[in-house]
Amino acid sequence: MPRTKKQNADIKELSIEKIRDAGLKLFATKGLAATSIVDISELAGISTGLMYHYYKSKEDLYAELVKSAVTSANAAVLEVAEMPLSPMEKTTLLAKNMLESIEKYEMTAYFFVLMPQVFLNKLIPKKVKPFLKEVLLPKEIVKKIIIAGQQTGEIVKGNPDALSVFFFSSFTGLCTYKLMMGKQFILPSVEMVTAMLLNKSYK
Amino acid sequence: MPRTKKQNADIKELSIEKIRDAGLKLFATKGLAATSIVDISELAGISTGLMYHYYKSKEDLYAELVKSAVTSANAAVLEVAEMPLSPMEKTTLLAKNMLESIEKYEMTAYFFVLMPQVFLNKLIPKKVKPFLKEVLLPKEIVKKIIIAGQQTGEIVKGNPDALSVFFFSSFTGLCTYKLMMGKQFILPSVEMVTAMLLNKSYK
Amino acid sequence: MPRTKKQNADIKELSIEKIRDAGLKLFATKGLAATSIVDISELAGISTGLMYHYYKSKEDLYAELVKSAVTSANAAVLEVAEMPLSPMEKTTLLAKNMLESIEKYEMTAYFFVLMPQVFLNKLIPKKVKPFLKEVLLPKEIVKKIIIAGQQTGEIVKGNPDALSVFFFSSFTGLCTYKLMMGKQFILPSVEMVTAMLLNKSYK
Amino acid sequence: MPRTKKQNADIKELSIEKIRDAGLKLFATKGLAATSIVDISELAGISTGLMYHYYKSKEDLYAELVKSAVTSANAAVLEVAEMPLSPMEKTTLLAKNMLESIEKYEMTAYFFVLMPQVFLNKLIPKKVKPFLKEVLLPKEIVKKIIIAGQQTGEIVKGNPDALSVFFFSSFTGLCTYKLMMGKQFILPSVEMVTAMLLNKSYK
DNA sequence: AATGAATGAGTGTTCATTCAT
DNA sequence: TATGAATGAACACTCATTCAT
Repeated sequence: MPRTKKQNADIKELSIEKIRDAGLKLFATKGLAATSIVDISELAGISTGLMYHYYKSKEDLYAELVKSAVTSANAAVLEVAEMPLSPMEKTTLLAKNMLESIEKYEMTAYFFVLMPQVFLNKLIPKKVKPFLKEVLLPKEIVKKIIIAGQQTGEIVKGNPDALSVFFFSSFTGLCTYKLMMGKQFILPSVEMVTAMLLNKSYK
Repeated sequence: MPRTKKQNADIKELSIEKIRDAGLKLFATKGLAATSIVDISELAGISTGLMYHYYKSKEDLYAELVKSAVTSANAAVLEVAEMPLSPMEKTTLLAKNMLESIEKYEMTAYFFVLMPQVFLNKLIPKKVKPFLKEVLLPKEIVKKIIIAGQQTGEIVKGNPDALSVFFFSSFTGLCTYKLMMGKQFILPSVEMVTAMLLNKSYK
Repeated sequence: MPRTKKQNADIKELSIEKIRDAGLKLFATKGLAATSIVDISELAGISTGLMYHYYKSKEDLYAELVKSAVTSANAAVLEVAEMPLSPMEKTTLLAKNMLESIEKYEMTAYFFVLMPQVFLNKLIPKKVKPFLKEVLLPKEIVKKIIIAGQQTGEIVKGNPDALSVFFFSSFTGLCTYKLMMGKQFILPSVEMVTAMLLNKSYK
Repeated sequence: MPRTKKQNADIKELSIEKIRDAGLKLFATKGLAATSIVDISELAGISTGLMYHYYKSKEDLYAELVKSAVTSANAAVLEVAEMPLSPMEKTTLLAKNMLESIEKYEMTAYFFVLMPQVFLNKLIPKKVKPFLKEVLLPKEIVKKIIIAGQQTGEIVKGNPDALSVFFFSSFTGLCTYKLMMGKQFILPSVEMVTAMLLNKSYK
């Protein structure tokens, strides 16, 4: 008896998810070049041939994962930025959300580490290039929050670009160390990561 | 008549330095696997064969660069830690030195980015393994400074492990962004990077 | 639908046999170092990559072929040695079998020439080392037959070790010349090769 | 003070001899391909550059050694063949000389093993080809002695080509085993190696 | 949907040979 | 005469991708 349409769709869905999970883990930790198709298919528990039913190439899978990472990161930042909150509250909420995500979801650290690789790797697959600009979008959004906060006095003085980059880069560094240290890693508190931005003497 | 000993030594020295510089840049940005011997020899301006006069393998070169990175990073941190300064002064000096090094020497960012890779790459060349422990040494040293500072009140309260990791990881993140953004990158000030540790209301 | 298990096994079997045949011919005549993977795959009519599906390395294939050669040579000698025959009859049968095999099967000469190479090559692949001792096993078996024959008077007097080595080495030499001379080669008769051992004046 | 002509000539002579000795040992045991210039120059105790002062290439050295081997082997056989002796005496003397040489001079075994390689290696350096015919010359000379001996009854009946090839190939086999077994090797006696040819019932 | 045998271009590495001195 | 740094072509081996079933 052949499978029903529904069954096939479910199987397909499941296989794709297994491939994406395996790919993300391996790409983030080992990089595009050091991750082989065999690695991915073995971790996903499927054959190499099946990988090519769902993804045209290794770089295709890579591009899709990068796209996801960028898109969801941007959405998360935008969501907070558009809330009717003060700069200080936005900053704190953003930090809280990111730390929670890093703590709860294993994949978050992988996403954070994966993104800079896209830039560092000079031989970026063409499909990934359209996302290059978007990677720096959150930095721009936070920069606006910082400028607003500096005007109200909630946020420390200083070059807003430098502050924004430092704020984001510290999360990247954090995720790098999380992957590096495994269970030994201890996440900083919201206060710790926002201390660089918030003006202690405000009000 | 052959070249004199001195001449040969100089030629050798020069070639090795060219190889090391090229290797560090490429390994840090592209990773071990994505960096080919041809990449290195082209950037160094030598033949592929010459690499193998001085290094037994690609991984051997990688291991030596990692060793250098770890050793010099540790030395720099230890030097400051052993000075007769208060915890606050040590923290500030450390941050100042690191930011200056990142700004002045192109290679510093490469070193910082190279180190975590050693952990992320699961297939670590055996020769690199002895340095794994040492990578986390600076974190331990800074942890002691933090604990001392918390007792004097110079440094903010909170888990010293978390603070120390966050302090270091933020430099890693910074260097990652520096390599990523190139000339667009703006270095934060010493105040910005020490804000996470220093107790503003002290004295 | 994938190929059936049986189909895959058959395809695999065939490829392996083609690789083994090509490898044996080339290793025996040219040696391990002078035989390239391209040589083997071209003679076998397959791609270079396929070799590595079935053998981990060139030396792995070499080791397997040596193992086969040693094992089958030893089995052939042991079989005759254990028959309920007189020393003279054993000697004659052994010579007859070996000459027939050399004449009938092209591969026999290759096997004979391959075996000593294992010793001559100082850089013996580690996998081959376990077979080193076994290569001299036939010599020991024939030595026993010779000693028995000397007691009954069927076999000539003299150092049994020297006689045994000479008997075996003469086959190695013969096979070397067969490969060397090709169609010009004329095989000696059983009488010729046993003359060195059999006592003409017996009975 | 520069060296005198005589001194230079002596130095040259010595270097060439060291190269030839090293080359012969290595080529005979490891084969042309597996022997590297570095191997040879290290064993000879000179630099690789110096090798190229005396020999245009690795194959050149190989060719010269093969030429020497063939020439001296042929001379030795011819010398005996032209003596005023009976076929039986010639056979015995030849065997005696060869066994003595194998026993006394380490290089003899290397020469014997080197010669067939020239044939087996399909990619023979062009310079060696002229000697291919000469390698089989001794076989032809011995064939004539055998035919003469068969007419007088001193030598056993049978195809003279087969007998001659077997006689020579047995020495090749012997030398192969000598190199293989090292100190364990026991040389057969003159009687043993001539038994295959001499007619026991003669006279 | 699914497998894994097969391919061949690309990579790491070796080594004969050259050449400045 | 003598050295060894340097080159680059050739080789062992890997791996993304295809394809018969």
